[in-house]
Amino acid sequence: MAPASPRPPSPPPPDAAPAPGLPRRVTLKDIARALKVSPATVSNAYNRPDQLSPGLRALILDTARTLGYSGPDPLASSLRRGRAGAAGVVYDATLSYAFADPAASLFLGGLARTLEEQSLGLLLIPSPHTPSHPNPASRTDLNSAGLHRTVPNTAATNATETAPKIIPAVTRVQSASVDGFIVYSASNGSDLLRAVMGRGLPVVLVDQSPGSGAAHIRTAQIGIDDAGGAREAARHLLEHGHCAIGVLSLEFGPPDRATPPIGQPRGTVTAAREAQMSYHSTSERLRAYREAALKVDGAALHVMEAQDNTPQEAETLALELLRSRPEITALLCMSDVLAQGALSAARTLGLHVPGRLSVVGYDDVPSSAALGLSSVHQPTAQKGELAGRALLELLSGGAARALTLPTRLMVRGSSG
Amino acid sequence: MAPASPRPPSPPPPDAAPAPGLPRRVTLKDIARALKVSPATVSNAYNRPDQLSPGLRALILDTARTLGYSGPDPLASSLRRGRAGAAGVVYDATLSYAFADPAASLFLGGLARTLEEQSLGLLLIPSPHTPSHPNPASRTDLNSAGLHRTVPNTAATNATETAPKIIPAVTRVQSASVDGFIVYSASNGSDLLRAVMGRGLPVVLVDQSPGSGAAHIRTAQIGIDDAGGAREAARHLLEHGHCAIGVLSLEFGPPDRATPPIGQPRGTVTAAREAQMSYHSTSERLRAYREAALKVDGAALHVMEAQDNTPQEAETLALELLRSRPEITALLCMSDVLAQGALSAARTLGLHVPGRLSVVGYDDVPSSAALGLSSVHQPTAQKGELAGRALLELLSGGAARALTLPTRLMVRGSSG
DNA sequence: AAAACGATCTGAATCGTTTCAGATGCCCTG
DNA sequence: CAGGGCATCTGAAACGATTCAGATCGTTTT
Repeated sequence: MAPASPRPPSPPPPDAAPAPGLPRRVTLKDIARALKVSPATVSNAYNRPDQLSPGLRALILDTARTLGYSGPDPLASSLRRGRAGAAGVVYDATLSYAFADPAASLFLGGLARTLEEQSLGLLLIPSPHTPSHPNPASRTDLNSAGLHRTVPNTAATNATETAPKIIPAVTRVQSASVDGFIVYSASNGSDLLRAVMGRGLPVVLVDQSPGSGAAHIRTAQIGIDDAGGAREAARHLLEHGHCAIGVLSLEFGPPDRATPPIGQPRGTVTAAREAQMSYHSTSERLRAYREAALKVDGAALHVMEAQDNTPQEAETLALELLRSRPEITALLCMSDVLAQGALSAARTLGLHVPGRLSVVGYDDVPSSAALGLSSVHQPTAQKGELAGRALLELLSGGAARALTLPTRLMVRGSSG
Repeated sequence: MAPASPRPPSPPPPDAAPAPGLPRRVTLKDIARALKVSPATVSNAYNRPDQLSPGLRALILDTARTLGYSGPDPLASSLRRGRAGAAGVVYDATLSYAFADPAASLFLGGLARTLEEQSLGLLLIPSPHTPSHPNPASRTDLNSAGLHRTVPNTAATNATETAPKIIPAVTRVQSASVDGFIVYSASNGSDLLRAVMGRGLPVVLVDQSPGSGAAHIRTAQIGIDDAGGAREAARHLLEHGHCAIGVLSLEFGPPDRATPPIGQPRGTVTAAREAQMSYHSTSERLRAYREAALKVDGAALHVMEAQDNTPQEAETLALELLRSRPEITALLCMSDVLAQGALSAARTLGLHVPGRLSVVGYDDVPSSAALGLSSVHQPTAQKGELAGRALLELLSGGAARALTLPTRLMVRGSSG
């Protein structure tokens, strides 16, 4: 046995009660002391079973249980090891929508499955659509070089202030204990993206414009052939003779508080608004829709921008669009969620699908097959897996790289 | 200005290069040294702007940026503060399904929204359905008192071993840097649940049997009126004259590797299997279905257990069931996801809904309204919010408590 | 029997912050 | 002008673990 011959401890060790009041947390050191053993040994009992005798190890583990010690504190361990054991997942969207979108769920599923292999956790950092610029609750220090760090205005810095306690996503990015980030479709040049880059950790950019990375950051990119799929969808409709086509677009960029089109119906797209386009996928898809339409004489696109990726929003917009432009015979939707809303609108208006109205979605989420919705398929779950894999590679010193996954149109009953 | 009169540093400070090779990480101490200021002051610059002069603060922040310091390390900060800044969310299900289920997504959305208020992150800890008992990849030390800690078998402990690198959920629970846990429907008495309790952190149990908490743990419970909703659904069908009713049940418990019913069609429920019932919601709902049926003369229930909560699984089971028991005129499904599969099966068999077959789901996820699916509504998102709220309360010293949310049947076109 | 060895165990440094109880000046009151 | 009060800043002790270079001591090897 060990030199000092550690004996089993008395079960509930009073142990020279230091402070009678507080039941101080049990630490590794405590159980080392109880056993008159070095902390190193206790640590080894947990992390390197081969470094000590089985007997002593059993004794240590037993004692730990007796004293109510549930193993090394993950935080301390992470700090010492220099490894947080988690990846931050950043959404540039309200979480309600993030979770409500089946495509996002699929992506996350794939991602989690991969990261899990290396015992990496997923730390979700969704972003409620906080305005990019003004923020009453905290101040973003934008000195010369750009965004630095958001610091809560604790006290006297700003006199008149009783702001709501909304903690901006930027702050959460800055204070996330993670080894790297996965950014899922952030608007280009957003503060959020800057904050992520600012952390200096490896980053995987998903569905983002190529070249959004910063120079000194280890970055990988995963995307899909947005334009290809969109083109296929548009051509499909055009080839079937549709000339007046409505487009239900995803958001162009962060909400425009400066010049909201007043008097106009919701979702109307103005040139000013279009100039704010900052989501890569949206931009690509819209461009492809238009290019396809341009090749057909007399074809016209009528674009509306959905603020939210929800069926409700889509239904509202579709109703508006179909009523004001009765000549429209087909709808191109940038997501299946939107397409679903479009189908509801058709039902409401009594328009037969696909007889009177064709509808094509995007993403091809599983439920779309059941609904008979034509849609552009993208390998969403696989995208998640690859994003995870990419992060793992970056973390283990791998080189940056970019991947583009294929898309293809699935023609079903909702179009013709 | 400060006594030592700190001056702006030379931008890229060579600073007595200690080791030429490694670009050591910049720490708070570094920037303190560069400015000849106490580390405390630098820390204050970030955390307590009111504790130093605006001038010095600006100088510090500037220097930090120049040196490439992106703010205090969250890990170290968490350790020192004794607050991890995240809540662990434990699923007792494969993540693919977890994310694929819209109900789970809704729940998570609500949860995240609430936790976000206090700047708490969500650390996802899904559990691939690892067998509860044998696990080749690691060893669970089950000495006298029950589960202790899973320790990787690093070396010589066990000779013949080249196990796949699957890290069990139990380990991930034990090494998660969190302030508390939310357990979303874990099977009663599972290792996972034990591991969570073992951490000694506050826990919110969702959809779990009352009394699953441990004595010394701060625990809250959130659930729904599972039985009430199920009863309503069953009665609804019975009142419409349905006598032979099929039931598509969620899983009873962890997969049974010991005595899988051989030769029987998949999903068949044996007494042995039924004895393994360990999911609270499933148990309650099934019980309520049966009690309702018992009150009607001649009513018969035909139960099948879905291994996975997926439309595919449900479709398979429903086809099997409807073919072997043509007398069945209605299906009670324990989730909308299952109900959706049932609808597909009906379509495949050419059975008109609701003319020839009635279908009732459970959960009432948003898309069910669109599908015209009758379903038992539960306030899923709210459940998430309340779970979050409960955890926040526990964290701030609040008392344990239990909440049960109401359910109610939404009758739509799929039943009659 | 000396030397080399392997198995066990230990001491002390370190990870990067935060915090608390002061020091230090400075201005203002009485 | 002494003393109180305020605004700033600092030193040093935690926080809870991991790790690495030994120390120690029976066992083999030569």
